Amino acid sequence: MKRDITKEHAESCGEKHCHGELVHQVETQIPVEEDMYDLADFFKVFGDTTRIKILYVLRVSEMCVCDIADSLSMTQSAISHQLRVLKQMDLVKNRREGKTIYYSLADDHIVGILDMGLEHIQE
Amino acid sequence: MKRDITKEHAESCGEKHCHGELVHQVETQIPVEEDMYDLADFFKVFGDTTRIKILYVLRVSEMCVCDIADSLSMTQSAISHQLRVLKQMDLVKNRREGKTIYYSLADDHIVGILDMGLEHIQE
DNA sequence: TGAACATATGAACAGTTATTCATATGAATG
DNA sequence: CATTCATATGAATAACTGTTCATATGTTCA
Repeated sequence: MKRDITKEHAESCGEKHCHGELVHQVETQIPVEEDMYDLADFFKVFGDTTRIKILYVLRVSEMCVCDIADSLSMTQSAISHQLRVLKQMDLVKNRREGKTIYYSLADDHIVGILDMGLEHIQE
Repeated sequence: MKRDITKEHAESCGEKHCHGELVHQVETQIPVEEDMYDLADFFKVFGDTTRIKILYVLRVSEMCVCDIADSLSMTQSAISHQLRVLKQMDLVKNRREGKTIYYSLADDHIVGILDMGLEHIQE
């Protein structure tokens, strides 16, 4: 059972140091709830090693599922599941050529995001 | 039980369409395993709504734990746990002032990452 | 020093997620 | 049209993650 949310200002800390105006200011300055939710979902996709690897592999070249699996020494099924996630988020696209389906990055912009992350890490 | 990984080239698809050279090329062009692992960990931190909210809240102003909790109508404990994660990843820093501990963004650069994500979403 | 306050932390629980296994779909080819 | 090949998918399982609750730490002030 959730506590009465509207009372939390008074509960969690006295008015001695809590800055009511500041808290109110926040409400008007942060993105809308839904955007932040979507944003978390967006980053969640990058939060898995397998998906990161797939994206870097696809940076080298367009590639079929089987080649990706080989490159990463992983199961075709595991790769396929993750490609679906990447596709849903519009990070990769695919095209069919006979039996084979080739995947590629949806956008060069994607690699930019990855590399920016790398920069931050390597500081 | 894992299958013999070294055999996977031969197993998963015949040599008819699989591009052995390409797969080899990938091995030399993608970042080292450890970097990709760290990268996933980095993005994982952004992959949670609560942490995203905290970061945006802190963009408005330096703030104590209790104010953050109030702003987001969440438990002090929940916020504290997430602040620890953010701190471990060097996304926030803190300073003590008496009983109160003020948190702030470790780096303006952080907001850049968030906003870039927002852009991608709002396309 | 003891009471009040702000924050941190550990254990437990619930919800989520990635992989595996088995199997289905869908296309080419003899 | 039956077989083979490439990929997709559903269910099950194991591991991980976020919140809660209870409590600990550490600071101030009377």
